[in-house]
Amino acid sequence: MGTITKAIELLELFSRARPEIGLGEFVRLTRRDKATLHRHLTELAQNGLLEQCHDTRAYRLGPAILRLSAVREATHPFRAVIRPIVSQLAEEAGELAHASLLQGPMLTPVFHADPKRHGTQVHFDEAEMLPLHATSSGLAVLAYAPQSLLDEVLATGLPPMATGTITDAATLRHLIDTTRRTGISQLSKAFDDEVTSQGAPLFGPNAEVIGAISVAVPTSRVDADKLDALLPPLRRAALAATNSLGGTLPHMLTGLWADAQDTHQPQSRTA
Amino acid sequence: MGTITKAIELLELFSRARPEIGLGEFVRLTRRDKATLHRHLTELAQNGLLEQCHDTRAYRLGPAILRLSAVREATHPFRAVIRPIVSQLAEEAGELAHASLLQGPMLTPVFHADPKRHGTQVHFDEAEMLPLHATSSGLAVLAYAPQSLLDEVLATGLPPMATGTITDAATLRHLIDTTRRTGISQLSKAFDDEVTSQGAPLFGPNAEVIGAISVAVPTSRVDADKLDALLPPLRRAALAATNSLGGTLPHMLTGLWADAQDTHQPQSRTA
DNA sequence: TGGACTGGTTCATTATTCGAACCACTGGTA
DNA sequence: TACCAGTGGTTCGAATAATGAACCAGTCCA
Repeated sequence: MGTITKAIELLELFSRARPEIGLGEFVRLTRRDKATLHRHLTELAQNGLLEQCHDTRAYRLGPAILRLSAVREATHPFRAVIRPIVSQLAEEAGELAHASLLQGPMLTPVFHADPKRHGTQVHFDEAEMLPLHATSSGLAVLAYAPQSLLDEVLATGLPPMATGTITDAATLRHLIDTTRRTGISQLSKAFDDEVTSQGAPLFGPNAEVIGAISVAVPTSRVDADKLDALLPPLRRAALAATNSLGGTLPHMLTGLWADAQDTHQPQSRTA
Repeated sequence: MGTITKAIELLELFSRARPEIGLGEFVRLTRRDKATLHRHLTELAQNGLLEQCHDTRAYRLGPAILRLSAVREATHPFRAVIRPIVSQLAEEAGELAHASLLQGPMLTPVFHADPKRHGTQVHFDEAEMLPLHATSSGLAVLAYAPQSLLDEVLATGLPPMATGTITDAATLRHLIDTTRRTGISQLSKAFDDEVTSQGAPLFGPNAEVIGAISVAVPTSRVDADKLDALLPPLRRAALAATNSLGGTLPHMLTGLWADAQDTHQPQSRTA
């Protein structure tokens, strides 16, 4: 493993639950040598990717990250494009909706919207990566990704996250086939026992899958009619997002999603 | 220079004007070896800090950056805190206002607001770093930073950016002294020939300077009265930001800025 | 066919990273 | 007072990973 990867892994240790990490905690988390870690941490801090609290000496993510994300959004405004689409989807569905981007064998959440129309809500943490095998977004991505991605996911194992998590390859393949038939994935109790979700893939300029958009419903509030009702808005949102991002649908989907093209064109389509 | 720094420098090459960079262009920009660069780039891409356009093979900033900035904002919400304060300042001043964070010997812009009340506007690019010696924000920071920061800036030289840029150490020291007397810095034609700006420092929990907030006015529209009128809103905004961030003013400023404490308390003060 | 561009790869050399052991400081406690 | 258990940080010989000249392969154009 290269030094760069090691350094980036240090950054990935931060999360909402772990916003500051001291040298000792890094040692425990990574089982690497303290001296090496210290050198890496100071180098990251010198470059602004980390900053050090002067009294506790603990490290946290630094200001450089803000600027980099500003550059990325200024030049490739995924977040700005996806925001109105996800918001409208959440509004139409009356449930939490979110979009995420494929990053290696995981998904990076980018934006979520929650209409908060019900007492119970699905909790969504935009600061945590999502596994491909345990989320409807991930399933949607796997259904349209190269075979190599599925191989990679299977190679790293299918860790259980909730009572309904897919943990064997055969079931996962079967669900992927099902997803391909409709263009929409569905999972229940796979990531969280209280959540059922449906996902649709997003595509880039060469019809390659780049991420997914999905709706998450508390299991207690789910029935077949409700899930069916979510399909058209979800398809429309996914198509609008793909279009707005300059992407194109793969051939296998253009027919399946034909209904999303014309009727009830959402405002965000032209954004 | 360590490998980590080299890799991060590659990320810093991206800007609004240069959103995608190919291998050859990296070679030209950095004068490093192509093989080394290629290894660094692929390693960054594997970890999601970069992503590669599949047809042009050029690299751009990757989705991991979005997640990292989400974590940082979720746990240390500088941007969310500063946004209403800067917006209100811009509104009160009728001119462009912005906030930035100290990062090594430069400033990282974090947020800017432009009321667009006039035909002429100051252009502000949130995706470009700001030099300390050529901006009022930088001057405000230098006035309250440890001596070592000024030494570092002087050591790296004072490159001219516009006709009025401070290029000699004596003048810079003099301006820093002036800034310390009022708590507000002022510069004209230092970064851009068309811009005059005033800046105020922001402080962290131990009264250490962490960044600055400032107002930029087109030189054509500047006069002494206007500049004087901007002082109270600027002081109030800087104080409100420092407070909201959990920071404290250094002793030398508590007296100078006493007027900002009470009168005409801005709404964002309590945000 | 050759030249001038891309991006990407190889492998012997060399410089950088590594890590056990070390220091310095703080707070708690016999 | 001495000791221990924690912090964070530093040193230097040994081991490893980074380096870069030369190379390959593809594309475009004359």
